[in-house]
Amino acid sequence: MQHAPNQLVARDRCATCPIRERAVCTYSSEDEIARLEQLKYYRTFAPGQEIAAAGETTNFLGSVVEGVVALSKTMADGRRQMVGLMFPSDFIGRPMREAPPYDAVAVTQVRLCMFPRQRFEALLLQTPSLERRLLEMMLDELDAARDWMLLLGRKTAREKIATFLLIIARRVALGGKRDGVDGLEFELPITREAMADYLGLTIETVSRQFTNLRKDGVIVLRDARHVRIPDFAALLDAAGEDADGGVIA
Amino acid sequence: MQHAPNQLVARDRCATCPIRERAVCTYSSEDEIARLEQLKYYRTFAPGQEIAAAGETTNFLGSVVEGVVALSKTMADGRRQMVGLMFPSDFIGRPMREAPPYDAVAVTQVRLCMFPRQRFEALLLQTPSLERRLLEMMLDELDAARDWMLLLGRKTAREKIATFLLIIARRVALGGKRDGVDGLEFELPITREAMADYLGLTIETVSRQFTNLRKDGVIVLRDARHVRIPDFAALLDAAGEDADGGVIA
DNA sequence: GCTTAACATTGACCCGGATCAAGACCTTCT
DNA sequence: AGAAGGTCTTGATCCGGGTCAATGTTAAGC
Repeated sequence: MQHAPNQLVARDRCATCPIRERAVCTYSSEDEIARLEQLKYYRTFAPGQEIAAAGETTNFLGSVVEGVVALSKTMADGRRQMVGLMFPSDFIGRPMREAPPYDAVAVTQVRLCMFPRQRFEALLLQTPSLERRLLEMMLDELDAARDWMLLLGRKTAREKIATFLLIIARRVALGGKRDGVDGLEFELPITREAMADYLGLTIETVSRQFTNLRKDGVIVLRDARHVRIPDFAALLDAAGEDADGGVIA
Repeated sequence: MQHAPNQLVARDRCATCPIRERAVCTYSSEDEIARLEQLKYYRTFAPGQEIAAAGETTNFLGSVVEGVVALSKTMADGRRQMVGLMFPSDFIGRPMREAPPYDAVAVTQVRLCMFPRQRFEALLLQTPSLERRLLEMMLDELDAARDWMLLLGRKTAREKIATFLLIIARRVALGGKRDGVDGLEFELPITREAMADYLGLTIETVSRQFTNLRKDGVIVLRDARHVRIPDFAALLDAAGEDADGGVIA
């Protein structure tokens, strides 16, 4: 880190915040932002570091500014299922409840814009613009969770991998790092193990399906973490999506 | 039906509404209720009847008053996954979006308290108490969806069935129909096929696991639709839950 | 350079749940 | 009563993905 934790630098001001237009504060007015600015603080987490633990009182809520956070549930015998993958602007934490029902772990280097839980919840009650945006975001997450239920319950391993790649591809495209005309290339933010946890598979099956998709020409692997999509339609097809998905193409 | 659709009867008044204390209107004041009362209308649906279709503009939102509604997604080739099972007081519809991303179908005879979508959304913007309750309900649904992701991704067929029975048992217990000390008995609100869609299984596997649980004494079947739980702890165990779940026991 | 450890791939084999097929049970209709 | 159709159960077989095990790859540390 290049500066003391509480020292303000340019990127710490909400006005220049990279997620100002998409995070929970999107609809907040100038003076609402001012109030949030008093409350907020930043913290960074190293890859693998725990951000919050299931069932344990958590005294903050906040937004992902940089990096990727995994939410997951673990059964008594160790079986684990990831239930959310949070990217910049996503909101972390369970308002109106002391403890989250899942673990939150930093997958990459993560930077969080955090608020003390109780004070944020109090502010929420007085600030309809915050509440509205939060409702909107939770509705989107609920939709995403339901898409994921379809994937977990009904898709084949191959379709699961393809769908995952689609989601990452779209995230990347939104992030503006769009490549040349002839294909989208991006880095996978998570390990094979994390993918397996996310997709309800084992590491081995994940690996095998990567190999299959590569052999079939749906993806090109520069190395294990760098994927290129030469033909987006082929990926859509492999994912078992009705070819609605012009989101990028 | 015993009365004309728009004729007010006792059960149509919000004050005596069976879900007044749990639905989206829970936090609404007397005059907010009055406004809702002007907007609302009731409709009943027969088992199997479609309430809303994925991707099609839907001009209402509302609460389940009686009966059970299934939300599900279907892939192009017919594979189907249920993504929600809605009971009385649950909220149906996707605020802030024209069309829902899933189908909604009446599973039993259903009675809905409905609001015209646009007028409800307008009211929502002016009524923090509605918005707060809706946020709370969506957060709960998100938690439930994530529990379901764990089930779909990691549980065995036997655990899936046991978990489903647990959920129904808890719903029933909340509904107050608690039985004698030596066991809880209830009626399954949905067919084997709907269970299969919910649990990411086939009908045959559902049927076989019912048989297994019966042979193991975890459940007693009066007939295919009536289940008795002689030993709640055994069911908890079969569901693979950490024995937290004192919710009933 | 070598060692170590995390991450990833590949192969051999197995098993849980899907598929295919038959039949039982229960309403409702004629 | 008999027929018809929906629902559920059971059996035989198959296969996708899990499990177990070995090997390859990469980067960090000494």
